[in-house]
Amino acid sequence: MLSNLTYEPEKLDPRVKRTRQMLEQAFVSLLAEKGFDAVSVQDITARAGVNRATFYAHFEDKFALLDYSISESFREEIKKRLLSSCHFSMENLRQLIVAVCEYTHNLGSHCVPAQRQFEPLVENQIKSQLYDLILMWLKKNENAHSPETSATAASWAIYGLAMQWNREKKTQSAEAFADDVLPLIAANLNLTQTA
Amino acid sequence: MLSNLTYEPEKLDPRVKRTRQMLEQAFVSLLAEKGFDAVSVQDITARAGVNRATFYAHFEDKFALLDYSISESFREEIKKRLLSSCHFSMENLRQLIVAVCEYTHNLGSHCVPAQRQFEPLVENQIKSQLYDLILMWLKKNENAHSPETSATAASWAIYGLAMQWNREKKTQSAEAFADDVLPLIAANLNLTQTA
DNA sequence: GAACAAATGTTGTTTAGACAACAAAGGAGC
DNA sequence: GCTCCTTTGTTGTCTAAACAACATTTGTTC
Repeated sequence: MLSNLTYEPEKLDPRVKRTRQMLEQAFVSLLAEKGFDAVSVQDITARAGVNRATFYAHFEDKFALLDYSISESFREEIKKRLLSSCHFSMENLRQLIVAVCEYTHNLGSHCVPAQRQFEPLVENQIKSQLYDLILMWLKKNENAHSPETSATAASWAIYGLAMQWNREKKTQSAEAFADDVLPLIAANLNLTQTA
Repeated sequence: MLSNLTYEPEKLDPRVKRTRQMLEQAFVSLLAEKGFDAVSVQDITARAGVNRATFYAHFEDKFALLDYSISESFREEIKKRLLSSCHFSMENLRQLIVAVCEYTHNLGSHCVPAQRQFEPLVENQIKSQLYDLILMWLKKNENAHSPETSATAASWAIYGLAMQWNREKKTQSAEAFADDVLPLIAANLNLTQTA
């Protein structure tokens, strides 16, 4: 699994950050109003107050922006829950599982109507971010034999479990579910808690 | 009275508009938190997410930004009330009077604590904008002998009346007050209603 | 008053965004 | 089919903003 996401601070030109944020905001609001097919690049740039040429400097097309938006919104979901994502702890792992459950749950209900077609995108983004984060944790401990293998397994497992929880949703809360499966995931990682 | 304000659409570089807006927003929020003397240019630029050098490209110092903020907030107050400010009507004149009353009233109550020292700034900005707007109205009608003279008189009169209303505030609403003094101001202008 | 820190202005260089203009690719209606 | 119109990408030029570096001022502490 390729990692196109970095978890460093990524301090980049404020203008770039601003432009992407404005494009993303404009996009999601238009998405809610008209649906993906009906929004044009011109709509987006007009609402964002950004030149159309600038759009293409950042994104290939509106699909790329959709991908970026998914990525950012899930990243936000994680940031909300993990106090400090930069190191491993059982609580962080637990919250990570909850984050995936809640995020996918909210997607299904209120966020995007007719988003069935985008589920593969969402799945890839989530697993990719899980992989990056977990790999970073593993690399800070030296007791893992093959961090990449463990990270892949864990990211797939977490996503799969979250999907299962979504299907049989009413039985328990995301937190309770996370408590149940936490030992299973933790065993894969073979990590000693440092904090 | 010099006119440093134009009432044309003023379509200028979106980046400039954005930057000034961000600086203004950052400034007013800091103003509410700390008060004018306690906020530094660095504070403002930091919160706005703008480089400090960029600040000086737009404003002489924080006093100039204060002046600009006053100007913009009053401009906003006008825009809220006048349906189309570009031509004269009795209703527009009435709403203009109301705007001055309400704006100065709100300044006194909730907006800026310890703003007594800035009242001359506010007065100048308001009169200047009134002058510009009224002068534009007068110039579109040809029946005014000396538009500049009339505009000066009217702008001073309106501001003075608004001050009086503020002092004896409880007696009547701004709207009722505007109705009372409207004929007085209108007489100065000598305008025939076109709309 | 010396010493230090923080805020202020200013400058030169680099980068991102605005803008206009263009060719080209759909789409709708006739 | 054809026309008309909108959207899409792309390009080159110009302007605004970012950034670092600097000297200067202000203010505080000892």
